[in-house]
Amino acid sequence: MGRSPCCDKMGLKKGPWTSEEDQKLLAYIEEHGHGSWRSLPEKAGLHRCGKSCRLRWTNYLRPDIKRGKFNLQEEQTIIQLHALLGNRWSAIATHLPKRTDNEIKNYWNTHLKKRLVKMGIDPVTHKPKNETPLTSLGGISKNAATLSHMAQWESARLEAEARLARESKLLHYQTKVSSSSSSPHHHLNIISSSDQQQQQLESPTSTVSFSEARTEFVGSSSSTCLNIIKEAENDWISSTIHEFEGGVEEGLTGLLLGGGDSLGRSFSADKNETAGETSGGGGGDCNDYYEEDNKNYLDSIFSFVDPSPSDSTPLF
DNA sequence: AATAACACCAACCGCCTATAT
DNA sequence: GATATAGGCGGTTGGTGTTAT
Repeated sequence: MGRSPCCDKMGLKKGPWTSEEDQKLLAYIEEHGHGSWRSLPEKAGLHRCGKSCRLRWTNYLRPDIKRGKFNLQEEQTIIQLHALLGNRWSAIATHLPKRTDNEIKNYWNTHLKKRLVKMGIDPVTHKPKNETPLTSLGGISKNAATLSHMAQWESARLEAEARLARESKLLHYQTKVSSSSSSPHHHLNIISSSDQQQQQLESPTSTVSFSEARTEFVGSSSSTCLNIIKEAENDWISSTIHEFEGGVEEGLTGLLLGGGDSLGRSFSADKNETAGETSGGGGGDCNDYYEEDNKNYLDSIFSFVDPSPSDSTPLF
């Protein structure tokens, strides 16, 4: 089955957009809104398919898009969210205002992924690779394996804690709903309008899916419940990131900023916007450096999964 | 100066989900 | 309930600019 491509009509233009096309699209949307993307091209006088117009708008022409280099904060957030969410770019984009999922995806693939690989970190699992030159040097391989193991336990624990937090939060929202049940529309309006507005501001695309919580609401499901879940979900991610950032400041940040060469350059360049573009392999085959990287990376992950200083068996 | 190799990123493609009919 | 359609998402590609040889 499947769908036929939306651009299968003959004569529709493909490839890079000209400034004239951009102007047409911008002018039309500014005046009429995009409405149905399917019918937009014809109305706007464009020989493009609707899909292409939508992409051009969401990834390039929207006025609230921030372009250019990612700053340190954004890079950290991407790495942290990727560790949490995987390749769910639209969900990640939700937490990076003014950045598009496409841009984040590209940045991850061209910059961040490579950095992690260089550090001996698997960019998919965010765990140290087993037999990298780094660990096989004999320096920290044993430690890394132990740490990796502990990280798995810690992340499992984190997940459980997060679930509890979410559940209690959902309960809280549920109470809110029932307490305002005399005027359900009022509550619905508050949540849906503000939430939608925020989503529109933050990202044109979807939010994180939250299957566990969602299934709990199946049966009593309503748009109110879904909005509540979305809100709780976003809160949870935001607070998780916040905790991560607290712990990461000395770990990952220290690593990225202080570590020297390829990593540090990019970040300091971002801060000062003076240095040239990073040049990939720039000079750093220093094994000590990578070992230190790896340790710091793990450090940061542990800081994330176990941010509270009080509750702790020391990890090292 | 020529050109090969690499890096970057805009745009496309195919699949999935939600919604309408 | 089945089918068609639109919108959205993530993976991938291809053009272009930059750097290295």
